[in-house]
Amino acid sequence: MRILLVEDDRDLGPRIARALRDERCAVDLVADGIDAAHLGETEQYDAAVLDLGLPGQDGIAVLRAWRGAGRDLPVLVLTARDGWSDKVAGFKAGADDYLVKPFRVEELVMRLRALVRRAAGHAQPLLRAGPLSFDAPTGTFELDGLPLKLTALEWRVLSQLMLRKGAVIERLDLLEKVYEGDADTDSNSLEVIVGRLRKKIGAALIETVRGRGYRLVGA
Amino acid sequence: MRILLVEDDRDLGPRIARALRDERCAVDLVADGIDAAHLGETEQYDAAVLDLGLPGQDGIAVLRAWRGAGRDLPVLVLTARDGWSDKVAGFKAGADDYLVKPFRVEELVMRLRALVRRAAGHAQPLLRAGPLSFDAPTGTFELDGLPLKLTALEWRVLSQLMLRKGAVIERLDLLEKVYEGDADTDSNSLEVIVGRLRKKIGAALIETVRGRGYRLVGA
DNA sequence: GCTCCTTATGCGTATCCTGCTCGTCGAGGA
DNA sequence: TCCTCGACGAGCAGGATACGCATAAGGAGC
Repeated sequence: MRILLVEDDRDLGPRIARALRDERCAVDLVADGIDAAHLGETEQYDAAVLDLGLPGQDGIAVLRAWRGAGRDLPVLVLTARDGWSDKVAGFKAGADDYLVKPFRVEELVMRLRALVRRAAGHAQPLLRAGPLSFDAPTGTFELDGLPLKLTALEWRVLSQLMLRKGAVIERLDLLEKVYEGDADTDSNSLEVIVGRLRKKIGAALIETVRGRGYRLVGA
Repeated sequence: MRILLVEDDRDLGPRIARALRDERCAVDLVADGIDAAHLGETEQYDAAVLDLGLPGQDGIAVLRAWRGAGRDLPVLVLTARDGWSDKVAGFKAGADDYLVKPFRVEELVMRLRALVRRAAGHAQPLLRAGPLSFDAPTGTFELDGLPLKLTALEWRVLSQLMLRKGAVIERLDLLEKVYEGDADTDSNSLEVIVGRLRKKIGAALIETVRGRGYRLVGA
């Protein structure tokens, strides 16, 4: 899961980033509105967390820029002010959710997960694929009912596949979402991770689509 | 827009209903958990607003019942309690958003709008052409209802044709799209691919337009 | 120390292109 | 209308290639 975090507070930004990374997310943290607008338009993210009070460019303007460019990634907006007009402006510009500071980081994570789950077209908090189940709110996998222990990268790959079960996920998409920004295309690390995943959950579950990517077989 | 509103407060319920109707929503207001579970499972709504403190049946149980029945309508949960565990339980049961009483009705309306907007973005129809169907989100083809196995280049060609079904796709356009820029014009590789495709899906489906390109016959 | 991630190598195979011949289409003229 | 000729596309098969997998070794981080 790759998240774009736009937060200029030098204390809060890294704190959120750490919490998200603890939840196995790949996080790109930017403090500037210009960078945020650019990254959001060009890179592939599963969701964005956007602070409204930014230097350089207003958060709302950033959001408008994304939407204007046709980006429909889920956006969770943060604000220090509790102002009503702020919320109105945020939603009008296309925000999906809203959180007022101060907040519990756990709540942010939960809301983010709910957003991503919904954006993937799933309402069910529990996703299944054969013997595999994925609890979206907590982000835990189970295999045949037993907790499945995965490393961070394994988790990112498998959750991507799970969120779009049955769909072909392109190699490049996977690389972009799994690695933070710097995806190295000529490296076989993705194959190695997939290989280890297959060893853990059974080779049949992850299907290779030669020349394109991988697919989690539905069931 | 049709909304299911589950709220037992005799004052708040009608107030929310009125506000939603002012926004041109069709609102069904129920005060009882049993009715709520039943309506949510049988009727078609664009979204639901669900109060957690209900007589008869717990709100969480209602939500679980909907999700258990495969209902994936967006659900916004209301609660009087500000307890953290409440939120966790709500999200775990499959809620999409959460609002703590007291709140401004306008905020409820806006959050609901955001939910519906995002949920609506996923209705993408299946593309069909004769016995062939293409599911764009998952990127998979089916022939007579059976999954069709294609190589990377075959897939690119066929999806190009499918996305502009009925139109003539020029050779050069196809070459550009299939070979991403470095297309070799004096080579018959495209013909070879088309030939293999015809062998897989039936020769009649892809029509040759001499001197220009190919056309996927519509149906 | 351990776990985890990356890189490097070799190998088997699906996939793709080349180069060829043959069939077919269509324009132009009688 | 019919015929002829040139150009375009189809089909085939061989070999080259790139793709993905397994495995092991090297390092980084906790």
